Amino acid sequence: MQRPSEAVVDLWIRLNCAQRRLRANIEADLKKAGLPSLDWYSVLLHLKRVECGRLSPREIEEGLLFEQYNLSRLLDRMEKEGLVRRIPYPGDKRRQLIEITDKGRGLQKRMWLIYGAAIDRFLGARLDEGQVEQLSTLLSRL
Amino acid sequence: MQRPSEAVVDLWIRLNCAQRRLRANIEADLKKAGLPSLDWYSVLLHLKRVECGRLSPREIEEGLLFEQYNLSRLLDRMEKEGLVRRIPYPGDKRRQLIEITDKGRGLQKRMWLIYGAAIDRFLGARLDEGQVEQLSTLLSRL
DNA sequence: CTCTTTCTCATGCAATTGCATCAAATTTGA
DNA sequence: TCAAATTTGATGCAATTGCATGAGAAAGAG
Repeated sequence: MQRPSEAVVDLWIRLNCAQRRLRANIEADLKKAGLPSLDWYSVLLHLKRVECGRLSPREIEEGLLFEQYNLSRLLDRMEKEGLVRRIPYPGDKRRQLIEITDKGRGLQKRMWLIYGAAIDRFLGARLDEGQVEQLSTLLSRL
Repeated sequence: MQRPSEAVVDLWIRLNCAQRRLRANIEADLKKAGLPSLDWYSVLLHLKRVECGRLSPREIEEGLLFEQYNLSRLLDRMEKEGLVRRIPYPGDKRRQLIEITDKGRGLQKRMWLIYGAAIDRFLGARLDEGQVEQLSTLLSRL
């Protein structure tokens, strides 16, 4: 097998750690504010970002790296809360489109207040502009 | 609230994405080889790295960012497989020590073959030495 | 001392995830 | 054209996780 160098292993540990820590921070803040989890936010934002506010489940899966069965059930819960709506896909009865509702847009905005602050506290406050750029570029190679 | 810049948000997305992708890759490889998950590996490695092969659950939790209740049950499963052993903590009957067994050490070694290869494929092969160093340094600020 | 608080770990129960598989619709290919 | 293969999404069931809480032991306060 290919043996990764000590430095590479160390990098993986740091990458893992940084991501988990930040994620845990964000989740804790959201929960404290009585808001749903980051997964819900990701879906809402992903939908909001496209002009028509609609995407197929498959597109969401791929964009967010979710499993098909998990997304299917997450959408069940979100639909039950009135945050998204399932609509038939014209011309293909297997497929569907997920559309964000006004209530979904509102929740996204409220969550962003907490979420954005957490990101800024963890990343923005610890890195200067150049470092953010540099880190971002390096990560984009992965 | 503190509004994070576009660049900072972008960085967070990349960080998240990179970590999730690599993790998913590793997990898939391990599963394909019929081996347990990364969490099991992390515990085994953490124990193996200390000279005596023993740590308290609390130390493992903090080192690996696990929840107390999750670790407690993960250790149940690992103990049932004979990979670790719970031993009483001298002088404090609340506490305990988790000790890695020979079988645990063996599994760690076998998992490393798969795990190490995946890390190298994803990180080592895509970054040169300087980039690994640079990325590692930047992440250590988080 | 002894009562309260804190610390360490476990556990019942509900929610979520993973796995395998299904059903329906479409596409492919002979 | 029609059976086989593929694509899309849903779901039953088992495993895992999250949450709240418990039990037992030690530490602290008076």
